[in-house]
Amino acid sequence: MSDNSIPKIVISRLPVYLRALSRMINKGQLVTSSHELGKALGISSAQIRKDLSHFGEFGKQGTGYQVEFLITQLSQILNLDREWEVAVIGSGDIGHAITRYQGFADRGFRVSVIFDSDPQKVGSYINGLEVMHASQIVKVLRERNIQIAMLAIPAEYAQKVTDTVVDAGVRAILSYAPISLNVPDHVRVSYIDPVTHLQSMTYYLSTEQDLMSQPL
Amino acid sequence: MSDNSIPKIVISRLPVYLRALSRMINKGQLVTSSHELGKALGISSAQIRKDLSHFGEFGKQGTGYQVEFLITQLSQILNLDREWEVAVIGSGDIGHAITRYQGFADRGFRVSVIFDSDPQKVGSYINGLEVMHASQIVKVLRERNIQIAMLAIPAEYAQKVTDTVVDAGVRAILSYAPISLNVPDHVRVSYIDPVTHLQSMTYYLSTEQDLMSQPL
DNA sequence: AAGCGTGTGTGAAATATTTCTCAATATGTA
DNA sequence: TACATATTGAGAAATATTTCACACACGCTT
Repeated sequence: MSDNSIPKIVISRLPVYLRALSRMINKGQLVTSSHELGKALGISSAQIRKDLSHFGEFGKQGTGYQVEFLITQLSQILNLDREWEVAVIGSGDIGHAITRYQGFADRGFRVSVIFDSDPQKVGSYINGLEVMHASQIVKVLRERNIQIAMLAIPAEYAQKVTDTVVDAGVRAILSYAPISLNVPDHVRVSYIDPVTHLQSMTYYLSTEQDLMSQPL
Repeated sequence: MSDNSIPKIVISRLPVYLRALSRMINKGQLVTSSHELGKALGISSAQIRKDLSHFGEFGKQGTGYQVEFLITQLSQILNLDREWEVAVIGSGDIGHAITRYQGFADRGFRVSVIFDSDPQKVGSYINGLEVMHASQIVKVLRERNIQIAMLAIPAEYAQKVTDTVVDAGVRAILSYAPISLNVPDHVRVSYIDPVTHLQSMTYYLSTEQDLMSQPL
């Protein structure tokens, strides 16, 4: 059933399914089931089936799913049957780690250009890539038609740099800066801020009060 | 109204509110409103008010919220009115970047110990911290009563190391390894996998087909 | 070829989450 | 003081998301 519009939360789970399926294939596993996949991921089998049903019928009753086939399908759905070029902005510790991270190349993305505004860093090489000056962002991104940028810069500069990369044609931004960004409707933004994760978890830590032990 | 149990999704937004409020204070802003905060974060004012109403009445009708007061309240709710010690496992690029990241210290967390199993790295210093051997994890974490661990290790080792830190008493894990972890009920896990973010966004990129242009 | 165990896809029901509204209250101004 | 404007907190309504439950189908065994 091609639905009018798939819930965003469903889309956000597909990469997680893909990740688990890839592990299965690497272990030589050819077939799986929604139950098994759900157990590995800590979610219900019904949810997995419902999620997949938005895009078609990929399983076989009584049997389950062919792992490789499902990977192919999910990759197509997510437009991962091509390689995406990514720009990294900022060559500090985070930009450095991102640029060298092998996990991108393995899963459809290639960091193909990195920028910094610090003259000390411009011209140096990270993972074989020369750090270019930030003033070149618009020119280079347009030339290479790069649509994805990762921001590894301080919060103070994040909005300004965002405006720049959007101007350069970027339509997806993954920001490591701890600040909410304003972008036009046609641009997607995701955030990675480890501190917000930690701060949510500490809510539950406290002094481990037993929630069941409340009087009455 | 103290509810029986606050939705997890509400808790996950509080750190984001806190982040925005901190920026306001730093700019000297003393008062804000749900409307203004929502605009800065791209969410509705009603949602912010509803979220906060789970914990009490922090605003004043007609006026809004005292920024500093709200920060204090949110910090208490999230148990951030203390400093949390964090252990980093893995001293590769990511572990390195995490350990040096200033953003933790500023927001309630202190990386106070780092481990690696590579003899080449054990004994070296990162940000003034000596890298300890992974075999010391249980001993050191128990001694210091550390309850939060960040995993910056390859996926293959992640489950084993998770079991180790859980054994050592850790109750919150932030994992950078691209794999879903199994933990006992009393342990919280958050994941940071930049690739899943990118893969969700590429769903929307495609060749920018206009969704309105479907025939019929 | 019939019976059994397994597992999908899906409508319906149950929950969860967000948005809508508006009475109540605060501030500023004339 | 009266009035205009702003903004909260919360019940109700609207949406969104998850879970339930089961008909249907596949593969294996006998």
